[in-house]
Amino acid sequence: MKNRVEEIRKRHGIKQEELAAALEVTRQTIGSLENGRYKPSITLAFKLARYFHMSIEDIFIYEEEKENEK
Amino acid sequence: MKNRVEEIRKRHGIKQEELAAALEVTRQTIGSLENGRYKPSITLAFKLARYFHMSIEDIFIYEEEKENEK
DNA sequence: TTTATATGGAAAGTTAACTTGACATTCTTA
DNA sequence: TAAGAATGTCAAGTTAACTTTCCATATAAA
Repeated sequence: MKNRVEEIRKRHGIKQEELAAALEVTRQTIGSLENGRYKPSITLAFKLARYFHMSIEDIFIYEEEKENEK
Repeated sequence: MKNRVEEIRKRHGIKQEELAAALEVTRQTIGSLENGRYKPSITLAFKLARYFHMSIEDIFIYEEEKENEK
């Protein structure tokens, strides 16, 4: 599961902290997402999609994952 | 978070067990999703979307949730 | 340089998505 | 009506998404 959050956020000219506040999550959650430390919950994916006016599929790229998906 | 999994699955004429096997989850996971006992992980949402050839947004309906979202 | 701002990331705790296993209920169909 | 098939649902356990707290690094500005 890759994502384009960092790229899209920067294109919108906002900080991790601002995005986090807008979505009601912590800055660490945004940072961890951008750096691929974990996948978003579906709720966070929907919040990001709504915030950026994009579809979940345009922000997150699902690739056949290996032995460690859920 | 509402979803149309049961309706879509029935339209495809398959059992919970068959859908579960195709997505590599348990029958209980599908049943619990259909009956609203919990939200899907983003991976399961992507698997369902891919399986049914639909977008996540067409299967799951995100509504401003209350005090218990994440 | 110093200072402030933005980001990276680790550790420990909580919670909910999922599994396994088991039994109950509903629906067919023989 | 009895039996099998599909579904409902619970309890207990695992795991990873997220929080909180904290410190480190990079950059820019003063």
